Formats: sequence, structure tokens, C-alpha cells
Amino acid sequence: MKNPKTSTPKAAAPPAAPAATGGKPKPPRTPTRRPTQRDIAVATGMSQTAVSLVLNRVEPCTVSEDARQRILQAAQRLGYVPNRMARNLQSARTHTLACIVPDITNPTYPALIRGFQSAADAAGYDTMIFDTDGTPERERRALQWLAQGHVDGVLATFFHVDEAELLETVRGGMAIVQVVSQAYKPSGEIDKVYIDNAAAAKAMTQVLIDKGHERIAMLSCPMGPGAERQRGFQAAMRKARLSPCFIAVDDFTQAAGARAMAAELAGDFPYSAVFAANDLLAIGAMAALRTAGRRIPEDVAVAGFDDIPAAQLLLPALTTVRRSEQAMGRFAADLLIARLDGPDANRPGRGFEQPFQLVLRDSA
Amino acid sequence: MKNPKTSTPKAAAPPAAPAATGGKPKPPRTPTRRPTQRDIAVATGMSQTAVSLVLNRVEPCTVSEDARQRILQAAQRLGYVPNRMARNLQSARTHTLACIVPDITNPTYPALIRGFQSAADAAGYDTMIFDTDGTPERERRALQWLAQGHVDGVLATFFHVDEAELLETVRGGMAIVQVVSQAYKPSGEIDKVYIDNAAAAKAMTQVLIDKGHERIAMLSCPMGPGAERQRGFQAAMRKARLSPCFIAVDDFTQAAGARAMAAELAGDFPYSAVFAANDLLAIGAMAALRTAGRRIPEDVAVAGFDDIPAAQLLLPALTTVRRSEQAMGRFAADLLIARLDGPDANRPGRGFEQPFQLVLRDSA
DNA sequence: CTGAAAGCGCTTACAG
DNA sequence: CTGAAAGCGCTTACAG
Repeated sequence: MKNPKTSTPKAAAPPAAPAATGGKPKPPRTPTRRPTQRDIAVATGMSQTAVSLVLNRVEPCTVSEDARQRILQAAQRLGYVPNRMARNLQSARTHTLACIVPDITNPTYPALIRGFQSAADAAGYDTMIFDTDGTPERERRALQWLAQGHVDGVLATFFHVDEAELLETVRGGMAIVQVVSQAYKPSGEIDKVYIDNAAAAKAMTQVLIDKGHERIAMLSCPMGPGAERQRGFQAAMRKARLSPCFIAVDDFTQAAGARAMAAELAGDFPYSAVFAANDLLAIGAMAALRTAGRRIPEDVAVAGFDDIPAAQLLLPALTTVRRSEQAMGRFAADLLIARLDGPDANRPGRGFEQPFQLVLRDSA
Repeated sequence: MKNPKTSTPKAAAPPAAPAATGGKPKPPRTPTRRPTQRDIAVATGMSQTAVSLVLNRVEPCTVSEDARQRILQAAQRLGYVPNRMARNLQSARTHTLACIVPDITNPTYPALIRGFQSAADAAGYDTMIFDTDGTPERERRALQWLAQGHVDGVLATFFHVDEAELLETVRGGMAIVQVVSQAYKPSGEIDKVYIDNAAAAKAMTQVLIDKGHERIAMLSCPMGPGAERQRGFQAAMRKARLSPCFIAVDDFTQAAGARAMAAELAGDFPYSAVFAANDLLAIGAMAALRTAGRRIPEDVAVAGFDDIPAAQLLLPALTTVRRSEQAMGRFAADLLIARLDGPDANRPGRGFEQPFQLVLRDSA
């Protein structure tokens, strides 16, 4: 929270700075080398090959039952855990998927990640989460990171990196699904999941127009899905012969929304409705409106986009666009897994449109 | 959101089920083998050793300037990116840290992760995030995962796994920092970061008592930090000669809070104040109270714990306990990095207490 | 049924 | 200044 004005914090703070307590210099943790297959081989008198075969349950099992048991017991006794780095190097597979998102503190992404991770888990894949901050620099770091071979597949939501750059950097057999903002033409290279952001924004704008609003401003940023949402807004406004206005923000956060709205409210503010490009912006806008003494929705109606959990908790509850991020995450993970584990049945380059719904509450 | 009662969703859903568009069967993506150091060696006529030396900028550089340039150019031209798996295997270092949390959709954890990741990034470490769901099964999966050597260090928030089990599973040189709920006695093995949950809960309870409340219920679950918070609540109540009552929940989510409160409200509900063990529970409780027609705070006061972003957006805004999760994440990451990169100057087993503050708003 | 051997791509002594 | 060699821990043909 960067908006202390609306809160009434009262410090009752105990120990201020973190201070160490205790810490008698014990001997360092047993630097016991992790047992390897070789250790098990030595312990059982079998070859390391046999150990590998048994531990990986290679079918048909060509190792005698007696030997199998001895090996399994030794593995148990020594606390053997396979070294994934070695396995990864050898097999050129990491059994790990990545989920690249712009901002983990925007509640819409944890939902996506949850869905992704649950499907990945079920298929035996670990999940790595990479937060790009929505900046070009960090998106390119994510790209570099992908190129290093940490994962077998990735679900990526980029604001700045495009398909060409993605393909150029991540050569080789990585499975990719991209979250995009509109129905791209099939590229033959990368699977896409998306909702029709322009259509959703257009529909929401139409709702505002139908309620009689004529001076509507969109609070937005042309990054990421913002561009398409602006397009939809413009289309609806033009169709109704109204002039679309924009209040620019530099980020999709609550703070950015509050800042931009406060600046706008300081001047002449002719709008009867504000359509924010996402819920965090809408929440920031609502805070600024309230600070400026405007009633919602009587003086100014507000609509958002995403339906994050907080949207329905606000007073007035926020009118917004819902999509099922969790389902989308699960869907994308399943797509990746099918490509990696499947009989290569599916070819990339497809587009998968996901549904959205308008959620009409009290703020508009 | 699992609480459709308070919302007014209205479907305007376009294409229902995800349907594939396009996808002409192009030739599969160039399965170009990623170039290796060996490829660069062959291309330049140098040895693979020399390539490794140059690319890793080993000081002092024992390779002639001319050779260096040729190697660097070839690397550039071929698009060489080091294979991290190979490097990891060889060096037994992954340059990756893990952040294990119970629930990424609880906004308090993304804040922790953000702080952690920013510090890790700055030091050149990647971050893996593991969501345990707060269940014993998935916490043990996290443990297994740690044992496989994916990371050099970890910040772990466990509800069920204790220090002994952690140490037993994760042998060898992994750096560990645990988020715990109270000042453990220094163990000589694992660094701990914590706030004094009991003191915080006691202070918040005292605030409620000072406001004249006598029948106060704590909405809680004895898992994780819940136990300590209950302890603090009990201490304050006992000290005031009031009897502490509990409303049990099975999870730290909004849905669980709403469910438990609704059940309680269906019967005789003698409480004038509810202290929820975290903000999500408090938000759920507020929804249930509102549904039951109780005014907040006039009929029932509500207090929470965490100060998640939504807390100050509610009406009435939520009285709660704030801690700086972001600072804590950053602090923990720095601790790990110091242990991994540092001159081994610090010994584990220390405890680092973090501050908290009471944030008094309108809900109590 | 079993083991010796090659190799995944890299780092790091070590010998010229 | 440079390269041959060993080895990280594993998987997987291949030969007995």
C-alpha cells in the first residue's frame, strides 16, 4: 500500500531494526556429500548401471529381484535422492515449466499461476515463476534465462517482447504458450491463449453508454493488453458518435491509477464515467475520486477489468470484466504438457480463445 | 472469488469453450541444437578449455587477446548461451534461490516474494517459487524437491514441516532461512526471521478490550502463525479476566472465514468483536456479517492480521496488524546470499525479529 | 541377467 | 599462453 492517506496507521512497534538473537558457533551442518548412485553401487556390490536401472524402474526390469531389493534398501538407507542437475544434463529435459508474468502482486496473476501450477504438478512438472515487472529490461532477462535451458516449456505473458524475438532467443525444442491480447494470425510457431480484449472493452463501454454516459474517459496504458482494450473502447465510442478520451498511466498499478486520476481531478474534470484498463487502476481511481469528494457512481461511474478478488469487496463493488485466469493457467499448462509428453500429436501455432463475462456491480 | 452472492455477474460471454483457430502444419521449429563451447572451439580452432576460460572471464586471463576476440565473436555469431544444467552439475551450484510459500493467492506472500526476488536478482540469483497450499503433503513435496538440488538456498514458510525434518531432508550445504511465528531458541542450524505474532495478537486484542469489548471471538486455525496468534489473544483476554472464545476455520482463506462465520451466525452469536487470524479470514467474516444483517463496527467489530492491500479498501476499512513482508523477503534473500557468496562470515542458527505495527482503521 | 563404456556440456586443476 | 584430461552424477545403447 502506497496510499497512507486513507489509512490511520498507529505505530505500536516493538523491536525496530532486525536484531540477531543467539547463535552459538556450533560445528557447521554435516557437509555430508549427498549419496550418489555410485555410493549405492559400492554398498551393494552392483554396478552403477544396475542402480540406475532399478531406481528408474526401467521396463522390462532386467535386474534380478534379489539385486533389486538390495539396491532399493541401500538407496533407502543412504537417503539417496537423485541429482536433478545430472539427470537434466543427460536427458536434456528438466521436467520443469516456467510461468512468466508481469507482476505477481497483481492478483490476477497468482490466479493464473495457481491454475498453471496445479496442472503442472499433476503431470509431474515443477513450476518456476518469473516476474518481469512489465519492463523491457526484465522481459529480456527472462528471455536470456529461458535460453539457458532451465525449463522444458513456458507460459509467457510479455508486454514488450514479441513472438519473433521470443523465437529467435529460445531456439531448440522449447514448448511455448503465449498469453496475448487478441487473436493473432496463426504463426505456425507458438500456441496462443487469449481473450478478445477489444471485444470485452467494447462491450463494457457499451454498457456505460447505455447507462447514458457521454463523457467517458479511459484510464489506461498502451502496454500489454492495454492497447487492445483502448481499441475496443474507441470502437464503441466512435460507433456511438462520442469522442473517446484517455487518461494516461505509466503502469497497471493502484498507485499509478490514483496518481493519474488525482492529477486529472486537479484540473477541469468533465467525465461522468471512467473505464480503467484493469481493476488495480480502477481501485486507485476510486480512491482518488473519493479523496476529491466525488461520489461513486452518482458523480462518476467507474468500471475495471479483471475481476480480481478485491473488486467485489469494494464499496461500491466494482463493475468489471471477468475472465477465468485459473482455468487459463490450467489450460496452458495442459497444452505444454501434451506437447512435451504426448505422441507429438499437436502442432503449435494455434490460437485458443477464452471466454470473458461482464460483471455488473454497483460502481457503474 | 467463491462468493457469488455479493456479486451481480451477468454473462455476456462470447465464444464459450476454448476453440483452436488456424494452425497450418508448417515444418516444426528448427530443432537447431544449441551451440556448445565445443562448437565455438571447432569454429575458432581453439580448444574447448580456452573457450570456457574466455567466456567465463577467468582472471587473470591467460588467453591471448587475439584468441579472445575470435572466441567472443564466434560465440556471438553462433548465439552461444551457456547450458546452465551442465554448469550446475559441474559446479554444484545452481545460482538459484527458492521461495516456498503456503498460498500465492494470499496477497501477503506475493509481497514477500517481490522483496525476495528483487534482492536475489540484484545478486545474480534466479528465484523459484513453490506453492505448498499449506498442506502437509505438498510441504513434503517441497522438501523432496529441495533435496534434489534445484537451488542453492531457500526461504521457507512451512505450516507443518518443522526444523528437524527440514534439516534431515535437506542435507549438505543448502542455505536456509525459515519464516517462523515466534522467537525460537537458536538452533545452531537454521536462520529464522519472524515477527512476534503472540505479542502482536495480544496488542490487537488489548485494543479491542480497551474499546470496551468483552465478548471477543478469535476466528482462527491453529496452523502456521495461527497458533501463536491464538496464544497472544488468550493472554490478553486472560489478563483482562475475559474468557477467550474461538471460531475454528480450516484454512486461511476468505471462503473459509465466510463459511465459519455464517455457521456461527446461524446460531446464537454473543460476540461484539471478532479478531481474525488474518485479513482474508476477516474479509470473509465481514461478508458473512453483512449478509446476516450485522453492522460493522456498530454491531460487531472486526480486526484482521497482515494488512494486505485490500484491507484499506474495504468499507469499513479493516483494522489490522501490519508487517513489512517485502522488507522481510529482501532481508531473507540478503541473508542467504551473504551465506552463499560471503566469506562465510556468518553462522546460521540466528533469529531475526522483524517489527510490526497496529493499523487502526474503522472496522473496530 | 549384468557391467563396462560413452557421453550430456561444462569447470578446473595440471602439464606442456 | 595453450590444450589434453579428469570429472560433476546421471542415462542409455551395447556387449557379454
